[in-house]
Amino acid sequence: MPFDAAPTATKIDCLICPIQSCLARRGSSEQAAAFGDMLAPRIALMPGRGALYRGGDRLRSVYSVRGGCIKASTYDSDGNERIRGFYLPGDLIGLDALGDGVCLATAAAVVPSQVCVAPISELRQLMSRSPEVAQRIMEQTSRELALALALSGDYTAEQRLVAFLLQMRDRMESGSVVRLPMAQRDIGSYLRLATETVCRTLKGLERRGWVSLGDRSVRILNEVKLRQIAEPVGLLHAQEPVPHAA
Amino acid sequence: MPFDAAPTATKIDCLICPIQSCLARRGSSEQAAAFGDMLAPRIALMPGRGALYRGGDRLRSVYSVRGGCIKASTYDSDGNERIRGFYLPGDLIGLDALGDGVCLATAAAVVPSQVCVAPISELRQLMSRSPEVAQRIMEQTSRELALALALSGDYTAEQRLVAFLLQMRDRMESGSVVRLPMAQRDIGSYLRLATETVCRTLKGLERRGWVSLGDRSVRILNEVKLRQIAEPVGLLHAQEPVPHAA
DNA sequence: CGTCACTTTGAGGCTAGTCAACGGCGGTGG
DNA sequence: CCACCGCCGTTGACTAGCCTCAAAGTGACG
Repeated sequence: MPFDAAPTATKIDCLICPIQSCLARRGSSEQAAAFGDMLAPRIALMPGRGALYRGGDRLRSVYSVRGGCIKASTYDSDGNERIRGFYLPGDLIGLDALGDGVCLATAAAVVPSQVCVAPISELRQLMSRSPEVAQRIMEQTSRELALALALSGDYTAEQRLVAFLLQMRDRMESGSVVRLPMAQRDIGSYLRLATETVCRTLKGLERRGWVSLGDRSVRILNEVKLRQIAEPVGLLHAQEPVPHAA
Repeated sequence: MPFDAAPTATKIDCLICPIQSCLARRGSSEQAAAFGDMLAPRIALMPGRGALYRGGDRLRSVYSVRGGCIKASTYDSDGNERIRGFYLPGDLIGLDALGDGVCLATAAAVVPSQVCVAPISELRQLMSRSPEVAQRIMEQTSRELALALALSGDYTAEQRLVAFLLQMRDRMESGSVVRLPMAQRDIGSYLRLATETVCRTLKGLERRGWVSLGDRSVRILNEVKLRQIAEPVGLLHAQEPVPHAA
């Protein structure tokens, strides 16, 4: 199967790709680029066709999303899916296995997607050599933590959904139109909302003129208002406002 | 102010204490014990008397709880407290600063408490020397992560409260009577419940005979039933039950 | 003995979940 | 080609769980 350009036309700077580390080692850039491109162990994933890996698997690699959208899920004792995160081009998946090698979640495609493979051993070397790579990984890890923390608060459906929209907008640098590749059911699973609530809340935002809805996309019309709604979700003020006493 | 024995009579094995590392270095155990005890930089904390540290502070030490109970909180933009965790004797606080040195939460006493100081530099050395200490820190970190993950699910008030009770019971090895040093308001803040809901839910458990309530303590009468209620909260099944296709 | 924080109980309301039904769309197979 | 099916999005009606507000009881402590 040929690997065409990613569906999203955005340029992906794939810092972690083994190709890049090959490039770094070989020095000659253009030759290596062509060479690396041929060697690149990419994987194509189709939604509903099985997972990239499953929770509990021992991973020897992490993956870099090249195109599409990957979801990470866990399952409760009744088999209900709970989506833990969405990964877009440029994101790394499988980082939860960096500790003991065992991943927590199951990773599967939301839309037709491609990922690049990055052996953990190689990644560790790369991290120790390149502060840029280490930095990138730290950033993503801390972003995931912040997201989980924000999600754990008791916010209204509207607050969670708007925060999600704005966050997706920031991650894909995509002007005012946010493409949401996943189904509303998936958004609900991630945000702990019923799909009907996701739909109704979106419609409510549209009715009030903050956004306009398209086919799996949302155009942001009143960003100020949206930021205002989502503001309590994003930031954590860790300081106690008034110290009780000395 | 004298440092009496911790209110809880349980023996605290304080692996992380600087005293211990002194002991390890000096060798002579009983002499060092007395000596270390005098040098021990312990801190007494009273509830409502200010925090051990505040969110955003740059910490040069972490702390080991010796007696009492410490809460870690963040505050939203309106100044409302949100408790992120409770720490009991033997637990470490301030581990969130191990990364970049800056802590996320504010730590304050729930009841009169004592903590020991462990300079981060010394702790790092200790971790690299002693796999026991490193192990202990990993354990606590991963437990905190698991708790945060469990809390982020959408469970009923009863499920969250029962899970909290059982978890407190397991952390203090205290037979069937669980002492809850914190106010119901604090429990509610931690579990995202109104204090009225905490009270009513506890009363409901008592009415059905699963527990009996005392003064800031809960006697567990029907553990089987309670475990049954809390079961969905605890475990994450990461495997997809039925693979869609090959 | 008064104050204050905490707990308890009741009444009412709101958010979001559940259940049900329908239209649109894409794929599949006759 | 069209009929059928399943998934997705949409909408309405109803319900349940929990929050809010209010008020009263309890215990600790100065």
